[in-house]
Amino acid sequence: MHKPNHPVIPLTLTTIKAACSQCNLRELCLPYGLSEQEIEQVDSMVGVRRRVKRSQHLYRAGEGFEAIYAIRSGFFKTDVLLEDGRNQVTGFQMAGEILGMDGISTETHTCNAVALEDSEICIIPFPQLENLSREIHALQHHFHKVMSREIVRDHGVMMLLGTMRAEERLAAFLLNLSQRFTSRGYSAAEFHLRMTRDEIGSYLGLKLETVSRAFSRFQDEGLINVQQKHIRILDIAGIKKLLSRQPS
Amino acid sequence: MHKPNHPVIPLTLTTIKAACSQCNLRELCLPYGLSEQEIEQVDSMVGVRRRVKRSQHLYRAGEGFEAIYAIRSGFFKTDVLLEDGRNQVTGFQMAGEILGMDGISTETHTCNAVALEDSEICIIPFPQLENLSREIHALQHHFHKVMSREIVRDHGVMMLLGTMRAEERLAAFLLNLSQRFTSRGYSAAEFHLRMTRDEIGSYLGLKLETVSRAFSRFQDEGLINVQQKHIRILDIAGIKKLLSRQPS
DNA sequence: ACAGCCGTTTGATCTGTGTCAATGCGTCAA
DNA sequence: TTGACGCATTGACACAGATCAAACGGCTGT
Repeated sequence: MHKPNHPVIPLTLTTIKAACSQCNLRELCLPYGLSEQEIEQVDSMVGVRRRVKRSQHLYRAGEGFEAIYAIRSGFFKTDVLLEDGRNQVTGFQMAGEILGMDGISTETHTCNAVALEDSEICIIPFPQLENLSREIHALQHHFHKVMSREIVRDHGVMMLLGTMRAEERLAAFLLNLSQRFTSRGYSAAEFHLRMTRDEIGSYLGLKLETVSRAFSRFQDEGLINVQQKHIRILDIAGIKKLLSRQPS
Repeated sequence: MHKPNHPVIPLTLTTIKAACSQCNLRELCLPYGLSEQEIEQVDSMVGVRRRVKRSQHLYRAGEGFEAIYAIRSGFFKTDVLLEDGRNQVTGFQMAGEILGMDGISTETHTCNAVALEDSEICIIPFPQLENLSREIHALQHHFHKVMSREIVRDHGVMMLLGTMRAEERLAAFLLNLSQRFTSRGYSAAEFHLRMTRDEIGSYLGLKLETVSRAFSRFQDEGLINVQQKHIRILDIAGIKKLLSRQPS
């Protein structure tokens, strides 16, 4: 394994040269909509890739902010911790999504990013991103869109946590995952959950037992098939119906 | 009242020339940290101010996105609506804060912004903001910080909605308001709520009756004094203690 | 292949918050 | 002043989801 000597990166992690121009995620990721030539400029900004093994932290709350990260492959969660030990999973991120934007405002990360499976990320040093987006309008604009999308996503989670009942939350969660897997070319109906029931519960504002019971009920009703972490969606319309209903 | 003919602005609304250089909020607002000369450039970008009367919309979900807005004076709420009628207040905004960033990602606003009292906002056309932030590094960087701060704030709300009990949520809400009033030079201990119990409840993921009961209990315990919308904080340390406790 | 352990499922009970309903208070208009 | 309306308070009761507890099942590493 090749281990170049880069200041920011622990030596225990493998790093390789990134190349957006050869990345099949580029239409999903930061260089969306750029010309070939512009993408090459981005290539030179995105210094290296880095492997992050399952359960390792990409960054921790309190660490200084230096870069944002694009997920090349794998699966992450982000969470926030309160002094008293309570924690809240704020999101699950997959290939092509951007991590670390929470750190821009105070120059310090405010949440933890943990790999839920062996993953690979591209490091985008933030000062260089700002420099380059002064040159490339499309990059500037797309980065703004990415941040705004994160805000809109957060509003969706607030809606979920603020107004929905347990089964609706889980339905929304499954539909969201399914949709994101679809747009990455994976099956919409069958996937493997990378997170535990406890992590799903934290994200959805529920206890793990409630998540488990809701899964069981969905299975009893023929909506899905659950085998531990393996999910097969049998009746996507039925799940959508759960969401549009008006119980509370 | 002066009524210039501006395409975007309803004629019923008064508009006046904005001037960041003469605005005492500029250290709180978008032009934070800019030189006098740079602020003048921002002045020329911020076309006009606009008055928004109580209960009027600044923008609605579904409307095209053209500009972000800085609150010059007044008080707003933002909320999201689901098809089935449920709605979630996603935030309350006061002077110096920025509205409208939800619209960047899809070029369409995804939430509603409503004035909770007669307010005045500065219109910042987004294409011009992007142009100018390519010239003024400090503006570019500060705008990124503002967006990031919004993401971090949203994470805080998720934590609140996901892990806290009713009284903790209300305590966090009061402390947050108090702190924001303080940094605007108002009293930390005494203020007027611009929103109804129902709106507070929507924001906190509670029913209005629960909000009302929590207020009453706080009053019984000598933490605050509530007179309808008028709040006086008597024991800020006691309120903070509610938050650090570990009940759930 | 095996043991050990972590994560999951399921059941029984408890409780915080929602729901429904009635009353009260303040403001505004006539 | 009076009435009316919108918002807030308070009480009684119901219920969704939390909590506590026990048993199960399938990875993971040796």
